[in-house]
Amino acid sequence: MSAAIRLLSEEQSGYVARPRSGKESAMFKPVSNKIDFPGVEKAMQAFWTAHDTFKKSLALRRSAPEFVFYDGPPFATGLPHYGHLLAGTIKDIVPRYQTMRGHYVERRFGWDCHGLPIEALAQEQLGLAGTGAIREAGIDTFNETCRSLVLKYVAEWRKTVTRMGRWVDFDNDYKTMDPAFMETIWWAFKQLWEQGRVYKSYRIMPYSWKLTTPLSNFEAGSNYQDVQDPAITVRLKLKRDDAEPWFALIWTTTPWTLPANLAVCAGPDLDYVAVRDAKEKVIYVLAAARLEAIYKKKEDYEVVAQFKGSELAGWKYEALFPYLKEQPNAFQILTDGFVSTEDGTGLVHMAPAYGEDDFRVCKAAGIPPVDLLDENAAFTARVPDYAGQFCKDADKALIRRLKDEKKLVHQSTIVHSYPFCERTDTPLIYRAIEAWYVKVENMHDELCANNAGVHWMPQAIGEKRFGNWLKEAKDWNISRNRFWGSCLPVWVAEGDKDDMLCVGSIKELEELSGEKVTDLHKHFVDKITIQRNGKTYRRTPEVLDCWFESGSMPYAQQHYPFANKAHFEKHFPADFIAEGLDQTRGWFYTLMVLSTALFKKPAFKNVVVNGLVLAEDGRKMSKRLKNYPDPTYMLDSYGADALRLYLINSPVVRAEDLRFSEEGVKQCMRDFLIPLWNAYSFFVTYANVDGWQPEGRGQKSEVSGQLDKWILSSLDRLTQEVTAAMDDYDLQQAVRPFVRFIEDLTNWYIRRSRRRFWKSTDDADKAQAYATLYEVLLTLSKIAAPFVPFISEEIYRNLRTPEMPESVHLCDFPQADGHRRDAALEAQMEAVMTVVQLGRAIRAKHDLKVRQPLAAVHVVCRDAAKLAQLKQLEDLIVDELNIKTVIFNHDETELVSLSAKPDFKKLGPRLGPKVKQAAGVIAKWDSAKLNALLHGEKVALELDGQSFEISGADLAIQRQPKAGLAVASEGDQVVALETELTPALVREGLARELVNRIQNLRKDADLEVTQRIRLQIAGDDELAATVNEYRDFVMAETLCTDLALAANEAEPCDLNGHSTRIRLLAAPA
RNA sequence: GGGCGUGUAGCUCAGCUGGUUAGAGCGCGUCCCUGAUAAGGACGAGGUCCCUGGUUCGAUUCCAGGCACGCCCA
Repeated sequence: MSAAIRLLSEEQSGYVARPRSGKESAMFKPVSNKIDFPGVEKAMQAFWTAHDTFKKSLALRRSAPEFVFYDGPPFATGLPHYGHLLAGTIKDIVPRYQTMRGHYVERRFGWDCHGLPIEALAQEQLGLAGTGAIREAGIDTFNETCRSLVLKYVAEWRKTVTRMGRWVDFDNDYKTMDPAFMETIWWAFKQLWEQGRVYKSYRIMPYSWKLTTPLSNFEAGSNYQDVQDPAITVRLKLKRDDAEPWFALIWTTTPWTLPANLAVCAGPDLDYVAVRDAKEKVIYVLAAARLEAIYKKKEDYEVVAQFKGSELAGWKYEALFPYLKEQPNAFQILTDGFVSTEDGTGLVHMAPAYGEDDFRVCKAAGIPPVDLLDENAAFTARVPDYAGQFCKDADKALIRRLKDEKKLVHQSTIVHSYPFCERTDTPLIYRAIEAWYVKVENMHDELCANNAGVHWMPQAIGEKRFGNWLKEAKDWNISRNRFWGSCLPVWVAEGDKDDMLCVGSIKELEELSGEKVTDLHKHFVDKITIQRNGKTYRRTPEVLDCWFESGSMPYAQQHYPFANKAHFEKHFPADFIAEGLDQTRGWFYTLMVLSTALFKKPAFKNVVVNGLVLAEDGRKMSKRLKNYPDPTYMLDSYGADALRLYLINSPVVRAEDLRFSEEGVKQCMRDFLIPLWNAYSFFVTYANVDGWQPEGRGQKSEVSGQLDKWILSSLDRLTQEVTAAMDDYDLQQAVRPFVRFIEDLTNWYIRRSRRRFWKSTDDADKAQAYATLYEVLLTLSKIAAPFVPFISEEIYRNLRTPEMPESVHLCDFPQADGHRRDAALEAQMEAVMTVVQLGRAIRAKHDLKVRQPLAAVHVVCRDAAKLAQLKQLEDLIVDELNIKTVIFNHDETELVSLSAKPDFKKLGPRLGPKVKQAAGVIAKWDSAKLNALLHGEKVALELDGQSFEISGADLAIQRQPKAGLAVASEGDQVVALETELTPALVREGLARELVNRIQNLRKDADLEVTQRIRLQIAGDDELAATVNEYRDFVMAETLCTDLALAANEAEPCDLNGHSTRIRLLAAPA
């Protein structure tokens, strides 16, 4: 067991470079290639806490240009799930990146404290079923319970958010229930009030007559019951001049709403008919699709006319009841798309006070709602015949009366599911409730103009989804008939509903009321009345939609304009926000509406929209179904870096759905974290062995080796790609290039350089390899820091020299100036990689393992320049393919046969429809002809009497390796191997096999890389001869000080068919 | 019902302004390599690019209509 290699022991958390046993010059903390990511992360977290690194990163940029970030406040009513972790990761990566790019990025955490989620929790805790129960228990008790519950999950959130590596200020957070925050809400409201944007209207809401209170839709949904209701068809006399009377047929399951009928609605595109009723001898109008439901037999009616619904518009009818005869615009047929023919008659009875569609359609036609019920849902004196009677109880009497007046056409009952009050089990009534609105419909142009200046990621959300929404934005209902929230700061005069006072600050309320104001919640401010000009003003009872508060956070978190005026103006709008797709109509919208109304500006310049995180089965994550792994488990098993990477490297950062999979997280570790760690561990291990130390800053020696230049060029490309993607807020594109780079680094640069690190006798070359890899890893840790803050910190902390910042997060992001980019070198290296890949493929096909040296490889390419480039890097090919010589040639004719087809992109436009015919001709051309073409000859192609001149550039050349040869090709590169084995080559192969076996034995014995060994080897004559011939080589490769050909008792092993015993003994150092 | 998005290998996803052999990783099979070992490489099998029409010499890509799923709204 290598004693030096233990990563996470307590005594090492101080990061003192400890010399390894006997190696006083060791510079870096020893690193194992075994790694426990969660363990490293916890150590880093402890380091950040101990050294206040987050605060330092802020202090460092204190006077730098600001990058403004707003945090969208979550409800602290449950534990964070993957959606929160995702949003949190995005909200961490961008500010970290911008900080490293030299900006000061303030990050305050925000909490959404008000609203139904909290109220629901409080109701549960207090055992209160509805608003009535809340009132009975006392709003003060209820609200104080809400207040205490808000903070219940704060600690848990803080723990998880911190564990994910997110740096955000929890101490200087903002809460929507802070008095300062709430006072700004009043200011904002009053701004809108003074702009004339606030108005009162009606909204159809579920109403519990037993509790005498409206409920939220949410509450109404919790108690559906199957009930039997009357279902009646009624005829309305149309005002026409025909000899026969015409009637419109309407259908309803709530007869008690008929006295409030003010209109009838038809579907404009539906087909309607007028039929003569055989029994009644009158004309009925109804939807054609409903004929069969109304009439059982064909002979019961006769169609006399047909209409489109749109033709019915404006037809007048006689009011069914006398109570509302004088209503303006009433008693006519309107049209609207909501009408269906699933039930009823296709003509919908409209009582605008009792139905959402009714209200909307009538409003558009200038018909105001008339509510005939009192607060107990009994008829008022406006309906003298039924005054005082509970509306539903009046159904029977109403039906009888309609029957008597010959207005009832059909009567039955229906069983349907109907919402009930969860507290009292009484049926709810949908009715018009007064509500407060903000006028948005006259702001469309401004909203769209402001949105046009916002950079959305992905773009389509801003243009389409959000843009369309803004174009058709409806007035915003901002009042809620609830308790725990910011209050509408409006006081209404008793007895004069139109005399209202809007209060815009605490001071204003104190002056108006003469009372000290300490808290702006309902249970405080409702007790405050205002006496003025002999009138008493009381606060309107509603609270504000909590979206009003989150939308106001840019100024409310600063208590603007009561404080921080200059600060706010400097921090508005935000440079960056991020939230989920579901916020399109939520936070994004309210931010935009309020900032447009108040400041004529958008509230944010850049926004990243993330999609939903679904369970692996494609369904929503469900605690009940347990169809996803617990976040804590994921963090404990794989760590935050892996989880962050997985979430970011997916389309979910572009508003698409992500099916969360544990395998995916593992994959991210394999593709990125493990190879990165291995590269780092490789470097540290050998640097310590060699006692290599980084030189001081600014003493970088000029790099001359091609391989070194190449990896540095690749590193520059990585920097450029990441920077470009991050500046575009495309996080997925920013992460993707890492995988390619890591692949290049580990599978090419390090593999090809390995011997330079541990066997090279050329000290300059070795030093250059160390310097290069050191710089690559150090720079890479900085580029990766925003994305994987833990592992990059661990790597950086070990590699840094004392004069460098103590944390990678205090560093500048690497410059993307590309001064070391060398595109030609990158292409050159790619060509070499292709040659090597082809060579390996040939070896595999001919069953020639790479350890078996071969005499020669032919590298053929007709492009002389490319061939010369390949020749420059001959050493790499020799080494990688284990070949004695490389023969470069530009004549491929002996190795491959050529065939061709048109380069459609070139010939398509020229030949048009004839390109297919040309393809047929070209396919028949042989190698000789194509060869001539490639040498610049031109051929005239006759097609339907037309002649086209074809050159080599117009063709796509395909190469077929000739049969019987060890040849492979890709593009214009052709590679051939000489596969004949000479006895000398076979012996060399055997020697390498022997070395390999010994290395494995070293490894099995857990020897340190520098441990010297002694060897006893026994085998046949051939093996003995090989050992003697390659003695020096074998000893050097395996750090052997004494190699004896001697019988021994080791387990025999097979080396290329030679049974061999190898005994390995540790030698003194 | 409306708006928007998504639909490509068993799975997760790339695929730029249209170009004829549609890619990667995982998984699967065969083989190889290994002092990078929670690895690595090569090769192979696996696709009606959701469907139907249209535009075009040519459509996974553009257009229209439909289907499925998701989000928001009604």
